[in-house]
Amino acid sequence: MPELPEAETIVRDLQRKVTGRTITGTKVMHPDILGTQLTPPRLSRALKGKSIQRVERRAKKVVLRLTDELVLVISLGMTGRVVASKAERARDLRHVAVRFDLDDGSALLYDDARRFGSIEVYTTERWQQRQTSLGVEPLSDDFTAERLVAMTRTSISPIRNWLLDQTRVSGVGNIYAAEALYRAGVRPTRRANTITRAEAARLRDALREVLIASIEARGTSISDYRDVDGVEGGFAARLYVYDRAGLPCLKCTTPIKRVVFTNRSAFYCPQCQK
DNA sequence: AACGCGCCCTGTCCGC
DNA sequence: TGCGGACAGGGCGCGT
Repeated sequence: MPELPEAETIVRDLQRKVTGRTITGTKVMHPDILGTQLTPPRLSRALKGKSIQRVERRAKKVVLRLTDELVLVISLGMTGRVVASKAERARDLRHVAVRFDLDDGSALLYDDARRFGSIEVYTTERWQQRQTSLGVEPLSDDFTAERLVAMTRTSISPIRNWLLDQTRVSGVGNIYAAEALYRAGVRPTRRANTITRAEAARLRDALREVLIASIEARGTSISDYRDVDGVEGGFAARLYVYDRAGLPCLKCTTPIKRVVFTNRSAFYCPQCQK
């Protein structure tokens, strides 16, 4: 579920709420969301007494920088939520997998119905190493049209699949791939290496615009996504194509198409996207 | 090497 | 009301 804007929304809230807090305890209800090698006692031992120095985002991941060069990385999978225990809506959480107790008496809850998410602990060095397999951040200055063109030349994959591959551009998922391709006027089925320079320039701009607009709206809540206070994001109302199969295109009224490939739905306007 | 598939797991919705 | 199937913001490991 959560893509870059949802992770970014969670991170910004956590920066305010938990920066400077110390982890006093960890309770694991569903050990299967821990990374391989990591067991509940190991997690507990690693985190106890560590303070949260900074909260960052990398791709779709929530990254907590702790004292002693430790990095706590939360991948949200499809249904992962990070919710403050104080949030009134915390009562709605029916699938809490891990609870992090903090020194102010509050707690952070990781809730995940499908348990596709994961929680991992790295040293700063190992996290640095791990990040090398994640592609360029689409909101960074490094993400230029030139670079996008160069990266797509060697790929015969449909551009939608290409965008979902986190090793080239990171943070884009199925919703924002669909929305950016709509805004850029490019069909999701187009082979990456057939994207023209002009299309790549539009796609680069569209990706940044849609990601920024969604961050401003605090993310997209189709069904599961909630912020740290348990509140839905507002961007679902601003989607042009995602989850709008059969509904009229908001620019030309042509019915939006849904096609399935690589086991995932893609949505597009057959009139506006070529 | 790059690509697509199957699978991980639970919940919801829709047709019968 | 129950039941089966399709589907869901992700990503890993595998075979080709």
